[in-house]
Amino acid sequence: MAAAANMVEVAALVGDTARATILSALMGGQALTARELAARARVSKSTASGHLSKLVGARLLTVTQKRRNRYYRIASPLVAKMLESIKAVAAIETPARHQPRSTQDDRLRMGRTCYDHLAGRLGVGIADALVSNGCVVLTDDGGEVTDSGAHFLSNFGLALAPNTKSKRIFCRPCLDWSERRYHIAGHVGAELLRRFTELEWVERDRDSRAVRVTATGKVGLRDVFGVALEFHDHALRTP
Amino acid sequence: MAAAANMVEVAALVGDTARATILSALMGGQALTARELAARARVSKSTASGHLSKLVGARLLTVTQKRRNRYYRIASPLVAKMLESIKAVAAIETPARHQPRSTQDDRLRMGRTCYDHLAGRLGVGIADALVSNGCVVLTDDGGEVTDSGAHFLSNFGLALAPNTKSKRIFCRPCLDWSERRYHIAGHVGAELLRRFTELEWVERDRDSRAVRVTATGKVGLRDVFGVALEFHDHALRTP
DNA sequence: GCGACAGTTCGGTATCGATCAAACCATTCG
DNA sequence: CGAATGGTTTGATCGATACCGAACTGTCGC
Repeated sequence: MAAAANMVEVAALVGDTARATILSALMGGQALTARELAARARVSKSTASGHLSKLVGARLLTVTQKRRNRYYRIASPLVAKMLESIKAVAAIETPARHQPRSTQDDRLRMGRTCYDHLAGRLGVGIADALVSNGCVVLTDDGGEVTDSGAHFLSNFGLALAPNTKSKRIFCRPCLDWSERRYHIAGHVGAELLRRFTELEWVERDRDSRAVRVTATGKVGLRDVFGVALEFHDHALRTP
Repeated sequence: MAAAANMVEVAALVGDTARATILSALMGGQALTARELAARARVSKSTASGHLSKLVGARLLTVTQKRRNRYYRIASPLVAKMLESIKAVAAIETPARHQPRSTQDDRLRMGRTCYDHLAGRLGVGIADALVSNGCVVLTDDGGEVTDSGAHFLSNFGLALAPNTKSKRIFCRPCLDWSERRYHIAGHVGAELLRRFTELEWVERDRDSRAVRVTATGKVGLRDVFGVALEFHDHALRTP
C-alpha cells in the first residue's frame, strides 16, 4: 500500500504540537512569516525553520519570499478542509470530559475565518441570506451564483472574474465543532471576506481566527444583506 | 488553545504506520477482529492490542464483543470522512515523483467501499443515475430522497425507515484521489451497498476496499438504474 | 477438567524525532 | 563598509513511544 504510507506522513506532520499550532495559525488565511510562526508555536526559530521546511516539502504549505521575509500560507483548500475535518473529529472525541467553553470559544463560534473565507454563525448567516435572496443556488456541484446574484455582488464590490465559468462557487456543510450548516467558500467566499474587511464591516482578531462584526458592519449586513444579528445574545446561551 | 491539543492527538494517532494500516483496513466498512488487524498491520498481537485500545480510547474506533472475539469498526462517518480527506491531501502531496499507477489502484479507482457505502467511478455513476432519474435531489443540507425515489428504492429492496424524517441522505463531493464528484453516503448509501452485495451485483475484494461489478450486476445496473458500464475501458486509459 | 485460542498487561529495548544553542548565510539599512 | 535582522544548518541531548516476548486472563470446545 503505497498510498497508506503517504497518509501516515501527512497525519504525522499534523500530529505534532508545534506544527499543528503553525497550521492552525495559518488557517486564518493570512500569510505569516517564519519568525511570527515561531513565536506562536513557542519554539526557537531553528525548530520552527525545520518544521516549516517539512511542511513545505510535503506541500501542506507554500512559501513566498518578499523582501527579506518568507511568508507561509496554507497550500490549498484541500489542506484547509483536511485540517477542519481533523478538528471536527477531535471536537467530538472529548464528549463531556472537561469542556471549558471559554469566551474565546464563544467568539470563534460566533464568527471566524476558515482558511480564506468566513465560517461560524456569521458565515452561515450570510450564506442563508444569499440563498433566500436568490443570489446563490445550490447544485450538485456545490453551488452557483445566479445572474442577479452576480449583479448584486459585483455592485457590492466583489471581483467576480466575469469571463470564465468561475461563477460556480464551492459550498459545503461546515465541518467545525459549532454549526453544521453551509457557508460559502471558494472564490466567492474569499472575495466576501476581503470586501467585508475592506469596508471595515468585520475585524479580524490579531492572534486567533475570530472575526468580530463592527457597528457599521451590523448596520450594513442588516440593510444590504438582510442579515439580522443578535449573535451575541445567542452565543451566550448554553445549549 | 485546548482544541489544538486535541487535534494533535487525533492526527498523531493516524500518523503511525501500524495504526493507519488498521484504520485503512476498517475503511472497508467491515468489522474486523484484533488478530486479523494485527496480521494486516504486520505487528504482534500485543502491539496491535495497544494500538487498538488507544484508538478506541480516542473514539476513532468502537469495539463490540462477540463470542470470544472483539470486533473493531470505524466509530462514525465523521472519522471516515477525516481519513478520506487526509488521504486526499496525501494523494496530491506526491505530484510526479514515483506514481506507480498499479492495477490495484485502477481497481480502487473503478469502485470501492468508503466506510459503509460505494465510492469511486461506480459510486459516482450510481449517484448520477439516481439524480437524473429524479430519485434524489440535492438541497443545501446534502440531499433528499424524493417520494418517487423512495418508492423506487423500497421496491428495489432498500430498508428506508419510512416513519422518521430519515429520507434525508448525506451527499458530498468525493474527496478521494480519483473522482471529484458526488456519491451517495449516509443511510441510503449504506443500504445501497448492502442490497447490491445481497443481490451479488457487486463483490468486495477480500483484503482491500476494491469492489468489482459482477456480470449479473452489469446487466442489473443497466436495466434497473440505467447505468452504462464501460468502466474497465475507461479505467485503463492514461489521463 | 484440559488444551486451544483471543486478547491484555508488563518489562525492557531501541529508535525516532523534537528541541535548542551556536555558527553560518543573506539581505537590508545606516 | 559594518551592524542588524530574518532564516537555515549542524551537532548534541533527551524524552517519547513503537515494538516484542513472555506471562497472564478469559472463553470456547472436547
